[in-house]
This record gives sequence, C-alpha cells and structure tokens, in this order.
Amino acid sequence: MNPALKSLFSTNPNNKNFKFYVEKCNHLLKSISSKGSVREGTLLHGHLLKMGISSERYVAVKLLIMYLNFRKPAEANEIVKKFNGFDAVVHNCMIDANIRWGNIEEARRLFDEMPERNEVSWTALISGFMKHGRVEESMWYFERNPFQSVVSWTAAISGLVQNRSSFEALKVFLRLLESETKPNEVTFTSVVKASLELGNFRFGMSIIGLIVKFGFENYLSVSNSLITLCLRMGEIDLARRIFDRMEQRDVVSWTAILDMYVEMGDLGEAQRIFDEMPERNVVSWCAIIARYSQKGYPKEALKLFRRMFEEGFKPNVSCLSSVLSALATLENLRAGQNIHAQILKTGIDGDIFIDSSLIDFYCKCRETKDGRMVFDSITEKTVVSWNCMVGGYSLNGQMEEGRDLFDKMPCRDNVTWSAIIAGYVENKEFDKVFELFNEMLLSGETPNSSTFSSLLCACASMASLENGRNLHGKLIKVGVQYDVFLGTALIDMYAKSGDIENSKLVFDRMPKRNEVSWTVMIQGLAESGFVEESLALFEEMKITSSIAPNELMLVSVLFACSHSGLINKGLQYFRSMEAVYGIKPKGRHYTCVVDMLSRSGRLYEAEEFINNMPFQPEANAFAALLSGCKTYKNEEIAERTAQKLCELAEKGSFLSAGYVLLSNIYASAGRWVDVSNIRKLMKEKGLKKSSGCSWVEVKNHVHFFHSEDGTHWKSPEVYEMLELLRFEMVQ
DNA sequence: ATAGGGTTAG
Repeated sequence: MNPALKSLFSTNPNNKNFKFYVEKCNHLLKSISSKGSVREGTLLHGHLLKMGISSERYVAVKLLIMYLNFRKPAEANEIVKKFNGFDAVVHNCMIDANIRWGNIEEARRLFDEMPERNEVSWTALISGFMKHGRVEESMWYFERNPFQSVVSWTAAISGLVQNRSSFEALKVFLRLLESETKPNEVTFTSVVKASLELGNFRFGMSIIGLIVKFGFENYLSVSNSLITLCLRMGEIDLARRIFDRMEQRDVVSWTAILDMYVEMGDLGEAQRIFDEMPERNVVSWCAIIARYSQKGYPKEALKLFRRMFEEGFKPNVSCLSSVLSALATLENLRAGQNIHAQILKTGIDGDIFIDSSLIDFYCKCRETKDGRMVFDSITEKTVVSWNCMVGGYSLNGQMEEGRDLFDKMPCRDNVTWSAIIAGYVENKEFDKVFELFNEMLLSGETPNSSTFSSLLCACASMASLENGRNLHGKLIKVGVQYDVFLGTALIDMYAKSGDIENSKLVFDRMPKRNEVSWTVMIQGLAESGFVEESLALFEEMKITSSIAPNELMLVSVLFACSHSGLINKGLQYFRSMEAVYGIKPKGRHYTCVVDMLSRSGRLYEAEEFINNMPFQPEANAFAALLSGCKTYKNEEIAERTAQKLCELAEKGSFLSAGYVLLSNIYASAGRWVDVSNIRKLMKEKGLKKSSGCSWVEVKNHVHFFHSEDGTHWKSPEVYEMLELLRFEMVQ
C-alpha cells in the first residue's frame, strides 16, 4: 500500500493538530489524483468520509477533480450533488474534464449554461478548442473574453503554435505587447517556440531582448527554450553559454545540450554528457535513443536501449518506435519481430506511431506482406501510415501495389509524392516520374529537397541536362532548403550529363559534404575524363575530411588510373585497398586492374592476374583482356581467354556483350567459322546483342528510340520530317 | 496556459 496513505491511516488527529491533518489529507489527495491508482483514491475517500472532512469545500473539490482524472463520471456526479448544484468552480472542473475526454461540445454546453463565467472558464474553452484543432472557434472566444488575462493571451498564443499557425501566434503576441498586459515566462517559452517553428531567427533574437527587459532570463523554462532556439539557429556557442550560465538545470536543459552534440556528430562528447547528467528520466533516455537513430547511428541507439533496460527503465511507446526505426535501418528482421511480439504481449499495440514504424520496419526488411498486415489492421490511418506503406512498396519495386494505394489515399502530403516518385525513379520509369511531378505541382503540393533529389536522380540516369537545369532553376525559385542530399543529387546530375564545370561548382559551394557527395564527385570527374582532378580530389579528401575511402571511390580511382595510363599508381592503390583502407577488393576492382594492364599491353600480367584471383572473375574482366588482345593483336591469349569465356557461358553466367566481343575478335582474325559458331551459340541461348537506344524529352515526356526492334509510335512522321529537312538542306 | 522525447520520402 502507498506508505503515505498508511501513515495517514495510523495517525489519530486531535483538536490541536486537526487543521494540519486536513492539510495533509488534501496534499495526499492531490498527489493520488495526479499519479495514484483508483484503489488508493477510493480508500482515501472512504477514510475522509469516516473522519467527517469530506464535505470541507476545498476537499470536496479535490475529490471531484480526482474522480474526473480517473474518468469516473458516476462517482464525480455523487460529489457534485453535495454542492447543491453547479457553481463556477464545479462547472470549470467539468468543462476541463470534458475537454480532456474529447467532448468539446459538452464542454461548450456547460459553458453556455453557466450563469456567471470567470476567467478560468473562458481560458478553458479557448485552449480546449485549440487542442482539438478548432482554431477559429478558439479565437472567437478569445476575442470576446471580457477578462483578457495573460493566461488567456498565452493560451491563444501557444494554441496557435500547436496548430502550426506560428505567424498568427506572433501577431497575437505583438497585440499583447500593445495591450500593456505583462507577458510571463510561459508566454515567452511559447513565443520562442513560435519563432523556432517559423525558422524566423531574427525575431527569435529580438525576443531575447524582451526576455531580459521583462526579467525572465533566469527562468528555467525560458532558458531551456532559448537553448533549443539557439541550437536550431546554429548558434552553438551561444547555446552552450546560456547552458553554462544557468543557475539551475533540469533534465530538459541537459537533454537539449546533449542533443546538440549528437546533432554535431560528436558522439564521444554526447556520451560524456549523457553519463554526466545528474538526473535521467524515461524522456531523456528516449530522447537520446531517438536522436541516435535519426542521425544514422542505429547500432548505438540499440546499445543505449539495452542499457536503458539494465538501469531499470521501462521503454515507452515513443522509445519503441525509435528502436523499431533503428532496426528497420539495420534490416534486423529477427530483433524487430521480437519487439513486435513483446508489443502484442504487453497490449500496448494499436498506437499509430508504433504501427507506422512496424509497417516501415517490415517493408525495409523486404517483408511487404507483413507490413501490409499491420497497415490493414489500423482502424484510423494517418498520412504517415499510408506513406509508410506506399513508400514500402516503392522501396521494393512493387510499383503496381504502391500506385494502387497512392490512388486510394484520402489525402497526400509531399512525403507521399516524394515516396512514389522515388519508387518510379528506382524502377527507371522516368516518364511516370515527370508525369507525377507535374501532377504534384498541379495539386498544389510544394516539392521539397527530397522530391527534387529524386527528380535530379532521374535526370542523372537519363543524362538529361536540360531537364536537370530546369529543375535547378525551379528549386531556387521555390526556395527549397539546400541540404546534403540535394547538393549531392545536383553534383551527380551535372556530372552524369557531362556538365562537369557546374558539377564542381555545386560541390565547392556545399557547406557540408557527406560520403556520398565525395563519392559522386570523384566518380564524376573520373568518368568525365578529368582523371588527374579525380585522383587529386581523392587525396584531398583523405587529408582534409574525416570521410574514409570506400569501395565505390576506389572503383573510380582505379578507373581513373587505367584511363590515364597510370598503371603503377593504380596497382599501388589496388594493393593498399585491403592493407591501408581495410576494403576487400570486389570483382569490379579486379576488373579495373585487368583493364589497366590490358590497355597498356601488359597482357601476360593481366592473364596471370586473372588466374590468381581468389574468386570467380566477372565476365567483364575477360572481356577487358580480350579487348586488349584485339588492340595488341595477341591471338594466343585471346584463344585461352575465349576458352574461359566459353566455360563461363556454359554455366550461364555470361553477358551477351562478351559473345559479341568474342565474335568481333574472330572476325578481325578472319576466323569466320568460329564467328558463325558463336552466333549460333547466341541464338541457342536466346541472347541478343543489347540494342542501342537513345531518347529525347518533349514536354516532360521521354520518347525512346531503339536501334533494332522498336519503332517509335510516330516513326513515320519522324522520317517524313527528316526527309523534309534533308530536302531543304540539299537545296 | 509553457519548455525536452516517437513514425514516413532521398
């Protein structure tokens, strides 16, 4: 039993300390009402009845509040009867409770029937409508409130912020200043949050002046919100100064500063702060786990999750959804299934955040069926749950299912559009990509940096410079926030479309670069023929950044070496791969080396290199060697290589390009019998020389032209036009 | 009436 309750029961009050005793009861009532159990409350109520103090007016009010908190309307009504009907206080309690229970209309009815309303009644209704997203009605009451205290002003301001109307909130705040009502610390925390939501840092900074003027700079809540504001503004030093200067700090202050270090990627310092925190609660645990998961450190997030258990904290709903998100990133199906089972067992299922995380988790683990099962089980789906499912299908290339859901969605946001567009990009259905983009614009949805990165990726795949440039212009016009993803997509688009100058320009101007940005730039330079620059950039990266070389960069580096005849340098890079960078060379790297040696005529070395490979070489490696044999007219090695290629062909792991190359070599040596044998072989296997293909875009529609099979649906017109042009040119 | 924590797109 509750020890405080036990001690109360064992005390016998006398006349002298009776007042103190009632005080004690009152206090306990309050504490049980907010965090106790119904049983404790009923016990205490019984005791108060016995002692004859339950009819003391303020005790009775507390009892009423307690029963309302426990959502026991019958018991609450019993108490109300004792008041001989409703008075303002009872009315206000009932209004408050009904708002919490979602019965806003009942609250309004109670308000209307009040003979005399006070400030509390008005404020309850104003904030009640705000909580239910009914901003206009709330403001209607706000404007007619005869009392207009700081509290109702603040209720309106914070309500507007909650309803994503921060601009309106700031306008109300300015009116408040003109009205000569003094704002308080709650007002300031709300106003700071408003400028944070708006991203209006200038306003935020001027708020700091007002805070000092009104003397609230030493308030804990004000300082905490200022720290968050400074962090989001990038004023890290200022945030740290405010934190250091605070006389007292609470979990919120510590969590905010911890957040900063995770944000900066300084995990060591974050860990240190976390260990140093004088106090940790479930929220701070959840905060750090969530942040690690969001910032791309899923393994660390899971480690912390385990530690949280060890230290005796029980994860709550928000913590579990972060953990599921981390497991989704790691594609750890087993662990996620365990958590899913735990969730079902403890009966905390049915949370929309958890369910959305589960959908995403199953889809990322390629189990779209399980994801769909969770999705179908949700009775009240949100945009996010829809997005998870549509995105899940997109991710797995199930575009038909994805499109089907997309069309059925009751409302879409820019994540929805981005998800489906990304799916079509991944699936290389580029005409659909631009079709949907136009539809998106028509629907009035504003594309963001994510949407644009997908579109630019499509342009890069099509080497469509014109389209890419248009998009670049459009995204400047829309005022999209630049981020690493978008910058990288631009670099890639320009590089793959052959405009290496602009590619470099974007790269140089990026304030922050990640591994992909460097990879894409190094690759772009190498493949555009700027091999020295590519190699120089690779070296620069090793010295000036904290990014480690990766597999893809080394493919580019080796490619650059082989195309500029830097054989020895290339071989050196190849050898240092495992020894220095700790990257195990893959087939592609070996192929680059074979290519390097073959191009320079070191055919015997190349052959030996292939023979000594620790695993099955790529067909392309033989092709590269064959190509060298053709250039340097070495039929002996060509013969042996051809033999190997044929063996590969038997196993079925062979490309048609290899056959074509082989037949070309025989042809150039005049060995027509062999040529026809290969052609026959290709026919038997149903292989076709992959046909040439080119395309143009007209009005955002991509038209393909294939060299062999396909005729474009407007071919006759195209040829007619060509004939016309030729005729005019000849004249 | 207020501050710190949750799910989705690249």
